[in-house]
Amino acid sequence: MKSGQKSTIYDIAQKAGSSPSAVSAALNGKWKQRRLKPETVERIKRVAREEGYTANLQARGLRKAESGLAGMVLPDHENRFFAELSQQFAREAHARGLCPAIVHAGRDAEAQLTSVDSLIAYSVDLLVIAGATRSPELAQACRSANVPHVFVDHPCAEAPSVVTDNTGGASVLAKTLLEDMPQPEESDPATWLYFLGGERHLPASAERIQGFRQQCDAADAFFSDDQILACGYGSAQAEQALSALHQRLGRLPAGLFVNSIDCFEGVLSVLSHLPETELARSTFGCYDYDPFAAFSRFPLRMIRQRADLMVEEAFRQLDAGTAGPRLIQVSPELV
Amino acid sequence: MKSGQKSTIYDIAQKAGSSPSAVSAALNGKWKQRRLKPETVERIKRVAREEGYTANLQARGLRKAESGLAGMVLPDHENRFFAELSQQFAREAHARGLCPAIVHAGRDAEAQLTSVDSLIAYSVDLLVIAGATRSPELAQACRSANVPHVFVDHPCAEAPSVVTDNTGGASVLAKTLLEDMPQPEESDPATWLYFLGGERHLPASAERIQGFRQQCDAADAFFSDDQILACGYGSAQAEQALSALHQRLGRLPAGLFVNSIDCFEGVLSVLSHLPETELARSTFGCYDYDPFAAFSRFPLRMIRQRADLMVEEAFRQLDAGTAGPRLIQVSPELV
DNA sequence: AAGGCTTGCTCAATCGATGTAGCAAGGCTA
DNA sequence: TAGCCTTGCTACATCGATTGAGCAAGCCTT
Repeated sequence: MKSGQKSTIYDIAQKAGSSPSAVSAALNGKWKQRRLKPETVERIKRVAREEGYTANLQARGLRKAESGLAGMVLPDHENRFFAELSQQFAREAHARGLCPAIVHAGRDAEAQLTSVDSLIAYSVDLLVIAGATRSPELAQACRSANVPHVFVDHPCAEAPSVVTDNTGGASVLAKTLLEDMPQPEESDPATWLYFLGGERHLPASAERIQGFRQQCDAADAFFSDDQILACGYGSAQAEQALSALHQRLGRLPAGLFVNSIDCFEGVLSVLSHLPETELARSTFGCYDYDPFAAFSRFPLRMIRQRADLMVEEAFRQLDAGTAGPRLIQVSPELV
Repeated sequence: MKSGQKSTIYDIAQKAGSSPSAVSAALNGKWKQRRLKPETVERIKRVAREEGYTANLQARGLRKAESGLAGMVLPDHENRFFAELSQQFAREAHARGLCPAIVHAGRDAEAQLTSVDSLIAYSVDLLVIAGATRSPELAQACRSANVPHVFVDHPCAEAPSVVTDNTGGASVLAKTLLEDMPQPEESDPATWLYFLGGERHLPASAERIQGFRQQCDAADAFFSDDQILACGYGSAQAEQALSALHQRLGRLPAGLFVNSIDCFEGVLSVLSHLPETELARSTFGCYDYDPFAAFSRFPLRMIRQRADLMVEEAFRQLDAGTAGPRLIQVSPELV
């Protein structure tokens, strides 16, 4: 509350007529062990309050080799799922008395590594890494710095990881769509169920394609690899791919499984040019959730990833001190 | 890269056969001023690389009385606008070589103060505070710790603030809606334009109401205070308020100005129960933006706040060292 | 050959909080 | 009255990086 700079324990000690160690002990509740008189403690606390003292956490962190910071690395903030992850992360961090430091590092492997290094350099007490592009290096960095860490969304083969049950979720969605649409016929590609978006070689997409495939096979609805349109995650790419399909089929396909909310945006821009009647003949599903997509002009099944449960589970791993590889799957819900 | 703990400049110094000061100077590009031989610098750098050395930023921060951290306080992460703010904040922080630490503190004044104090205790080099509930205390805390700070979204009377031009944005939206709908008649409340959501006493709402009011007055379309339904920011409240209005009028009003995306969610759940024909008779606008809302079943005007420009402007203030009160308005765009 | 300048480095204090070791004063026992 | 314990506190080293001060060796000048 005074004039210029923040006060330190030395200032407090002087004004309270005692020593820095006494101040430290008094303010950290360690005064019983240090055998300070209750009156002394009271005096110190009063002075500290008057001076508006707050501990310099960098100094404390340096001394104790920890920081009180909980680090999280995210690819971006604009995606709803990641936003929910960070929200929940902040909640859990607070619950443990840690200050959440959330860094969005994009999807570039180098940038992610830089961010992780940077957080480690601040001696974060734990690290949650979401959507890692190249996880082994990141895990290595954490391990050599002795920082407890968990991967979320994209797993790491060498560390505890919490991921959505992609195969299961895709299965459920595909099954629902197949039930809602007429039985596909091999002879007419327009009656098939299509998978749109993502990239075959990325783990998440691969798993979803697997789940999709399983259900199609089970329903005798898989006829050709053409049903998988892994055009990437961008909305523009999805738009283009769907346009091309629409052109080729001469109509919309009977069923469409869209692999992400971004892709769904591309899908919507195609659909917005089409008449109501054409939409009515098709069934749509999206592997991702957005409350407004729920209000679209046609019925839409969505898979919602449980960011809340995933982060909870991640902290459970951290609390338990799990260090080796461990894969935990969290089931998403169908909306 | 070695076995156990992180290496320090002392370790590097020893292995390179020099002193800690030399290591520090070499690795920080200060070797010219400190007159180290280029070869020595090379040797030190090589050893540092081999050992996988990274500076302990807490120690550096303690010594230099700064941290390399850029702090941001947000009410939450799930709102699209705040997500964009944080995204842009992270970008700007990186561009300045700072590590973004984003803390979501909710809308509770106490929690926000705690978060600000905590960030200050880490010696953040700057602080951007978004959606402050009680700004004076927060500004006070920053000032007494000498931390450069800017308020965003909710202004502070004692510090530089960057806000959306709410009145202007609301004016534009209201004007557009009035142009798109038939001329309201005083005798028939169903032909009026209504304002839905927010709270009269909150600055942002008050300004938007003012802009709304201006345009209505200019178009001879303001007849009664009943046109302002400041029911709060929740989607459930908006849903209830709109239901009640629908009941009372016997139909949807001719025009509806929805004050936030959350409220709009509530509006959508009312609309989803109504037939297409009824929706077609009304004109809708929302003071907030969501890409999926853009694809709704009926035409919808939206105001998009320019989070990017706002954060840019905030950093411009920080760079300029503005300290006193200063209010900067950023115009939102009509979508 | 004494004095001064340059080059290339090292020493040691410092930032603020923590915690171990230990000191001084008083009380109690033998 | 010496020896020991308890109580209530202080001194000092420590964490790791930074930086002002300064030292030693070599060269140049006059």
